Amino acid sequence: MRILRRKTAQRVAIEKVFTEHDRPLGVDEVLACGRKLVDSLNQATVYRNLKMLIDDGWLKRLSHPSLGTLYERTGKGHHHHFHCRKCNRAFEIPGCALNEEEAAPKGYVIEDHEIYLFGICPSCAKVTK
Amino acid sequence: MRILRRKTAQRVAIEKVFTEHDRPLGVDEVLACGRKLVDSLNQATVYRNLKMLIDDGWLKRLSHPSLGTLYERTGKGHHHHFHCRKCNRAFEIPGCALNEEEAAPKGYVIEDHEIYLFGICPSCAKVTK
DNA sequence: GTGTATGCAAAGCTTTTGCATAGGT
DNA sequence: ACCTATGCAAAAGCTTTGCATACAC
Repeated sequence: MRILRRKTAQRVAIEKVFTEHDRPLGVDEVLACGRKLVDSLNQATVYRNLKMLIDDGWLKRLSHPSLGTLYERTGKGHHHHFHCRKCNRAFEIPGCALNEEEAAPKGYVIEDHEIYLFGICPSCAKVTK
Repeated sequence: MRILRRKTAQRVAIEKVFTEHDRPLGVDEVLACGRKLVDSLNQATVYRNLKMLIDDGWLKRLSHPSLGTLYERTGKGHHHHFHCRKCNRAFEIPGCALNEEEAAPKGYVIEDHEIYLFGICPSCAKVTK
């Protein structure tokens, strides 16, 4: 059932944007950066490609509580997200400090989880000090 | 700087919807249930009141990764959310199994966090078995 | 050559806003 | 009476979709 994907300049550009910026990105960022590589790049094409890449398992969509819909590369192992309230960016945080067995009362079957941390990132924390 | 709030039938209805349903609700649910109490209730009024209630600290907005924007009562203590993939509802899970000190590498200042659990809720789990 | 992907524009949603009026105080 | 809150409708995001054309294979 694998769908044939044609290797278009647009998708190559979109993939490159993700591999270059190693953090979750919004549609607007993907579009803006992608246009530097393929200047005809259209918003609808970005949306369509993001969906294809999700279907292919290359990207993952996430709903950030304050940045809205973001997309990030898959295959990076279990990790979570940190949102800096100063610079307003999302960071990936490796590892997981959640005790999944204790996370919900008996009866709930936990299959998966997402954690969003909020605060100040290292570079903003330096500036503040 | 406290803004004077008038006690309108619409807001009373919206508050009642939240106190009766003890779980996070979406705008559509608030509108539908609210109309049973005040049938002239308008969508714009719901949005405006949700915002007021958030400003007053009575409600909290949350971005659920798969249910979209939800609103819930504040003042219930620290808790997180469970999304049932069977019945597609959000539940509040009391307590917290996150070790906040180990949640991010050094340098990150964690002020706050949100956890979303995904799986099957107790009542759906029973049916499945 | 065949059929998928693109660009453009229009349409769907969700959420916000302008404005005249209703209604709380 | 004053002035906030409401209802209605229009507008402003964000995302999807239809259609003719471009282009990957």
